[in-house]
Amino acid sequence: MASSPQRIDPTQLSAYFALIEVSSLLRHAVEQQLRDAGDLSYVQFQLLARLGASPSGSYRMTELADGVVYSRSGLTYQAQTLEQRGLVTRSPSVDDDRGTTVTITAQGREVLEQVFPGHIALLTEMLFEPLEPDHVEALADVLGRVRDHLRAAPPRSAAPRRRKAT
Amino acid sequence: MASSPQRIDPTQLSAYFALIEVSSLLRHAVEQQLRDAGDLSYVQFQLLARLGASPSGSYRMTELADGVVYSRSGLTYQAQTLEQRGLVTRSPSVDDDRGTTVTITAQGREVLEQVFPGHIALLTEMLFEPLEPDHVEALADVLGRVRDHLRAAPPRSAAPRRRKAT
DNA sequence: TATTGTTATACTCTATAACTATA
DNA sequence: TATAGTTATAGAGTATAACAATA
Repeated sequence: MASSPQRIDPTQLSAYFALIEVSSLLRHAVEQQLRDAGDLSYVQFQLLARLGASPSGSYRMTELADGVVYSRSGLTYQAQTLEQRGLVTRSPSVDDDRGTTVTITAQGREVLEQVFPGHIALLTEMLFEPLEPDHVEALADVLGRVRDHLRAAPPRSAAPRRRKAT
Repeated sequence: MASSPQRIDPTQLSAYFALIEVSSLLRHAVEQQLRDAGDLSYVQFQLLARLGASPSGSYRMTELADGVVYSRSGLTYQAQTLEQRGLVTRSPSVDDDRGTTVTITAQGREVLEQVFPGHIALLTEMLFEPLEPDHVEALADVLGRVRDHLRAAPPRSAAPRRRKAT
């Protein structure tokens, strides 16, 4: 594959390094905040937040997994955990008896609200404080491009979950 | 704690979301590539890469941990793993008998070289392909600011567990 | 047959606390 | 006393494969 040695220039390198360092530090701090404020892992928070943002408060397992890049069993594990804590319910889907519909509970929304302010505060403090409005805009623009690119063209390494080899 | 409800605007929100999504996808893909190409976790790669970039090929445990945000025991664990694979050696530090000096081996450098091309290729493909030079520059600039900010002012949540003010 | 989701299981990684030994 | 690092250990998370039920 890598027969022609590709190269990246110094600017690219520093962009990459900064991206890694910033996202790592941010992620770490956010995980701690979520843990402290609501005993949630980052993934659990993402799942809850998605459900909370849904008009119906529900998603099917598969939909819920989308974008959170998961093995199905991993999602089942988290859904179980959240259900045991009473933050979501799971019930058979109406339209497809194979499916499971996950719904956020009132208690789930409570936890979400309990966690949000600190989350926002942390982002403000860590990510946005040193940035001017046009920096933020540039960041959203550039990373938005990358995100769209990644969504459109998943790299070869990201297997599309379907596997029928022997 | 958060008595005054902070808010973030839509641009900030989309910057944050894009950052999370991009870094997650990138990280995931990179981890897979490193695993496939050299049976390395991302953390192990970072440690090796650091050692490889050091003039002496060595660091003390504590120095090595810096920035990779670790518990000391976690670093010990990884260092052990790498040592067992013959990618690094550990020996008592010369200047301080309490210390341990970690040094990358020839075999460690081999693995690094074995992994680099694919790593670069993946970055090029996933991160840089959709970006113009000034996008990259903007990214490096903005994230560089954030990184400097984070380095300068660790958030309250980041307990200064192992370092005191230097 | 393909798809949805669960279960069983094994493994990696991380964190806390207790411990050893040097400074 | 404080610091460097290791060890013991426990827990969370993830992935793979086998499986059951439904489409």
